Amino acid sequence: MDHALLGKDFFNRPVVLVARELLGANLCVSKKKGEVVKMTISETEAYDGEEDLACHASKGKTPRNEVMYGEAGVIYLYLCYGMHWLLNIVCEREGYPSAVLLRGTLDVNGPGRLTRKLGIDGKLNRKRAIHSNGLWFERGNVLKRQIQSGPRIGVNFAGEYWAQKPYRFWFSKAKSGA
DNA sequence: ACCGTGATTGAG
DNA sequence: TCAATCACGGTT
Repeated sequence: MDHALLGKDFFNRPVVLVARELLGANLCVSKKKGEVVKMTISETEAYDGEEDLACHASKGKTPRNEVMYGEAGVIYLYLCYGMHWLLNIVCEREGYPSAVLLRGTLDVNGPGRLTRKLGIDGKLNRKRAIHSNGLWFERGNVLKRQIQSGPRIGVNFAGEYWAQKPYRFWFSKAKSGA
């Protein structure tokens, strides 16, 4: 039993809440020789159902986005612009398509760079985020940081309302003084 | 600012 | 069949 593991119960909640609460959690990846890399999540985005015009599910279920309709805590990986694997984690109840995009950690900025650095590609798509699959999430230390939110990146195609929704979350600087 | 790069998608 | 699109990143 791994008490620190973030499991289905954590992800089976409103996706915007999960996106915010993932800040400070650890993205854990098994490497060769049993080595484990743990990175503190610092930037996320929520994609919230078919009504969200920036969400891949905005036009209904397709072969690619079907995983978003499934069980919370499952990995959704897709190739963006022919080059970059983007890592998402499925949230909410089955049948409701949603996911959190991992955009950065304290060490790595950018969703494409993150997967590149960790050696993640489409092989983990549709797998559960658990230790035996080589990628999982653990509760992190509570950090003295402020969380900020704002519009998501690269979704201007979604129309003003959804493009402006403050569904992106990130750490600001550590609180100074006092 | 522009472009590489290729899966995905919806239209024809 | 096919062309537009695209949750990015690197370079000009």
